[in-house]
Amino acid sequence: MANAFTKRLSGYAPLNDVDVGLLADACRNVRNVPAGHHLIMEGDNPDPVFVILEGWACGYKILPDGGRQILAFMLPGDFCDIHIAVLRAIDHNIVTITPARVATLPRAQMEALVEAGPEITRAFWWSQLVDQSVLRAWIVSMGRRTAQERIAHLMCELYIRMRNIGLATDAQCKMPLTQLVIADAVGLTPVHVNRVLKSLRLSKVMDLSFGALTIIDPVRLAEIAGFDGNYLHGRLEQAG
Amino acid sequence: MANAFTKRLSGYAPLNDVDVGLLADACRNVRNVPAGHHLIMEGDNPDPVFVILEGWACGYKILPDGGRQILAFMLPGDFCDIHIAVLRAIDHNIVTITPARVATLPRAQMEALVEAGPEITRAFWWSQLVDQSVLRAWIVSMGRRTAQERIAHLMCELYIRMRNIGLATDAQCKMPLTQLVIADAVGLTPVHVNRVLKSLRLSKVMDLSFGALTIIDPVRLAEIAGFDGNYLHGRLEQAG
DNA sequence: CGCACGGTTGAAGCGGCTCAATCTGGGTGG
DNA sequence: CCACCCAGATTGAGCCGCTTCAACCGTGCG
Repeated sequence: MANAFTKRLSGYAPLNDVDVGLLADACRNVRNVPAGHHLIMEGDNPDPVFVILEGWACGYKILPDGGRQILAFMLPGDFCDIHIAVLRAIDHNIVTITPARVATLPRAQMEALVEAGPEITRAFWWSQLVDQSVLRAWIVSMGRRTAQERIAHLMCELYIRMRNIGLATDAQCKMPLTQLVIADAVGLTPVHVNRVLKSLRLSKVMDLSFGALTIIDPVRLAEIAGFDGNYLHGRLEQAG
Repeated sequence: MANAFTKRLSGYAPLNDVDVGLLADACRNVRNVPAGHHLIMEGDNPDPVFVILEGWACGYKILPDGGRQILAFMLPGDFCDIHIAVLRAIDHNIVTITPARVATLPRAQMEALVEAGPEITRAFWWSQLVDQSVLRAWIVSMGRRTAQERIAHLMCELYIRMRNIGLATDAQCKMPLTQLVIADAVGLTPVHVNRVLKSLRLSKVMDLSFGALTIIDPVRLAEIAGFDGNYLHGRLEQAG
């Protein structure tokens, strides 16, 4: 009965079996989509809310000059866009990064869930707030951290999030991001991302290659990143 | 009965007189605080939620190296920290920028409000989502915009927000920010903020001085900033 | 085979930073 | 009333991190 979605939400509020059942049932409507498939485009008429069950996605915005800024990565269990269930406007795009299984919950069903139980509402609310903490952490990174620190911080965030949903081993996890995608996320050039990744590899801190992240020296990585995982409810040293 | 708080929330959901009464009543407990007063410090034991009734505040985070990154500006009617009403942890500081009148709502009262009416809950939720849109816009700025574009965008945002709460005239509003504060918000050096402000002044786009913003050429300003006010529910051209 | 995409590397340029000095206005003590 | 001080604004000179431009490589795939 449990899927990535109910698992993640269970971490946010004490859901009983009925709640979990309702949530799992809401995810009944599943679609398989390939990598690079747009779930939401700016200007679309928003209706259903998407939940990632398997795979990765990201939200991004295109600037007038053609540049792209990634705003968030969505991992299994994540809502793509609760906000459009309330706000009507869509102000950014969402695209899959890998092939993915996504559940579509019609707006009506979302409202039914909210009515159904206070714990579910609380879990939604909480999930939203964690997302917001992530956004804040990104702002700190982009505003005040060097290229190396930014990338290290992003890797810490993603590793911990993967670990929190049981998709990371001791010091490794999948990380299906091209250097271009990373560049668009941290506000750098792909070229420079390449150089930074190389330097982190050579200094035996971490290694990102072949679609996987290996953390070689977690302590040093966290130091470089200035990473404090409290906002994600997880620390780097507690790995495993 | 209406104050900045109820006014802002009324824009987000159709509140009836009872709702407005409840909200106004919740703001009964008011404190006057001087500029530079910390409402919340990292590590505090969170209890009450703060609402700004008059004046400006900002949330920020201090980095290991002593640098400061401002995460949000709070204007009259804004919640400082709904998130801590749900999450227990405090991961950043909140300080007043000007002398301010702030209402303190004990956590219990917040919960009572949420129970009291679906429209109030909806307004809170909505308010939260608008805040989130602002965070996303900041990320775009810090990641992909030049110094001039960033500052122009911040000024657009703050002007529209001021206008939305009736605190801006045709092309002017109070803007009680030192260049240091702006620098900490947009991720630049105070020195460089100074140069950019000068260039914007000389090119007759906008003028920020003596604690006030004057928009001289709104169209050009919006162009430079790449500003699309939809996320704030207001455009620059509709001023007045 | 050839193409496309992602990764890698080098060289040169520039936007924003650092360091440092000067200026201004408002507040304060004598 | 004046001397002083201090925070914020302003300006200049030199430097550096990151960008830009441009190549080249490896690999998967039609």
